[in-house]
Order: sequence, then structure tokens, then C-alpha cells
Amino acid sequence: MPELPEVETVVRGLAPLLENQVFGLAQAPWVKVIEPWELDEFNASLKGRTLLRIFRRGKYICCDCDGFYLVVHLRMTGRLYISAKPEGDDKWVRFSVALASGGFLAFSDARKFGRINLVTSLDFLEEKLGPEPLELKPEDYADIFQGSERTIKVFLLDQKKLAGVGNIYADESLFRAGILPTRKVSSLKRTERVCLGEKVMEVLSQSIVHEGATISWYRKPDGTQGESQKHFSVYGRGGQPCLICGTDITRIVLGQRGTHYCGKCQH
DNA sequence: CGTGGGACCTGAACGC
DNA sequence: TGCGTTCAGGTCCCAC
Repeated sequence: MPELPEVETVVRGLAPLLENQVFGLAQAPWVKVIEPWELDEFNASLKGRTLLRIFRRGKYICCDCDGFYLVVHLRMTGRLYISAKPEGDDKWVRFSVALASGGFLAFSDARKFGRINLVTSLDFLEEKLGPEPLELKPEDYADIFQGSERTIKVFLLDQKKLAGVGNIYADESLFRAGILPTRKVSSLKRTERVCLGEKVMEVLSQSIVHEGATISWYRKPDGTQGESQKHFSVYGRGGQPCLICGTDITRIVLGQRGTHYCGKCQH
């Protein structure tokens, strides 16, 4: 599922329910989800700790648990929600942890790509993540989109350059900026780089307002769907007419990812 | 340094 | 109905 807007929506939905909660015992029906931890060691470290604050960094969900950070990555099909039962509310729950209030924080993940970790420092995240897109000014992007011979589409997906943009919002941002995904970063003029920065910020903030995109698996913590998918211009619209000019949207593969664009509106 | 392929996994959609 | 194929929002690792 999840790119920055989806993860942000999950964090905002969970914050009021989790902050100041005390963790009880955790279960991991699929223990690999907490690798390299063993369940008993994991519990020895987490049980009894208070969740002070939950926040997002890139596509990672970070919980400050007063001595440890609980870090969750949803990857493709992960869901995080509060359940009344330790086994959760669906058949793909890989992990759950009791809360002192009586409920359970459940992590469900059909494809088993997601991971939950417990660490004493978030330095490892800073080592692999670039800046937060929404904390930049459009002009800052002129410096970020530089020094590469890669295509701009592949570049946008590089979390080390910019944290949180995924396949959907890369395509949508490039459409709004009128830039072909196949362009080399080095070919972009300064005005195009700044424009793309503006559009990245616009697309991400609007998607947060719409509470993320439900294509298939993503759900808000309350179980309902996001609305962003109703506002896509190109993602998933291969072969359908461009909403601006009517030309069929093209679908190609770049960096092994489906890539959608309008050959007439984007240059 | 960059790219391409594969791995990690399961479920849904689609063709026959 | 059932079977096989293809595709999927992400990231990591290795070969070249």
C-alpha cells in the first residue's frame, strides 16, 4: 500500500489511541515479522513501556516507547489498527501487542513483506533516508534533483534522495509538472526541478487531506478506505484518456515499476 | 555509480 | 468451476 500520505494517515489515526498507552505482552503468529528479535526478548524489552509519541519518517512509523523505538514498515499490504482481540480483525495478522487499556495493536500483512523492529536509536533511518518532502521549500528541490544520469522517475523512488515518495505519487507528480518520467535528471532545467518540487509537495499534501489511496489493501486504522485514488490523473489509467487532453495514457516499465504518463501533456 | 534481475510473499484479476 | 499466468503501493542484495 503505503507511501507517505498513507503512512501519515495511519499515524494520525493511531496517535490519539496510542499515545500514553502502556504496552503489555506481544504475540507474533508469524515470528519473522520481528526478525531479528525472538518473541521473548522482544517482550522483555517492550512490555511495561509507555508509548510517548508516534510519528512518521519517510514511510516508516516510529513509536517512541521511552527507551526503545518501535518501528513499523507496512511495505505493500501492511495494516496497523486497534482490535478488541489479540488475533485481530482479519486473517493476515502477523503481530499484535496488548495495550493497558484493554485493546490490542494489530499488524496485519497479507504478503508478509512488512517488518516490525525495536531499536534504541533511529540513526539507521537517517542513514538511509533523505529529507522529508513536506519540510522542504520548492527551491530546495532544485538542488535535490541534480547530479544523476538516472531517469527522474527512478530517482524519485530513491528514498535516500527524498523520503516517502512511492510509485503512485511519483507518476502523479511528474504528470502535474508536465515532465516525462523517462527524462534524465541531468536534463531538467532549474525551473522544471522547482516545479516538480512544488508538485510533489502538492500531490502529497492533497493525498493526506484525502487520507491516502485505497487501491486494494490499504485501510485507515478505523478500517475505512482512503479517497485519494479518486483523484489520480495517470496512475493505473493506462489506455484511458488523459483528463486534460484526451490522449491515451501510456504505461511503460521503468526500474521494474509500472509507470504511467501522458505523452502529450508531459515533455 | 547505475541498472537489471531476482528475492521476499500472497491474493486478486483475468484468460482459457 | 478450475487452472495457469500476471500483476501489485516496497526494499534489499547481487551480478555486471
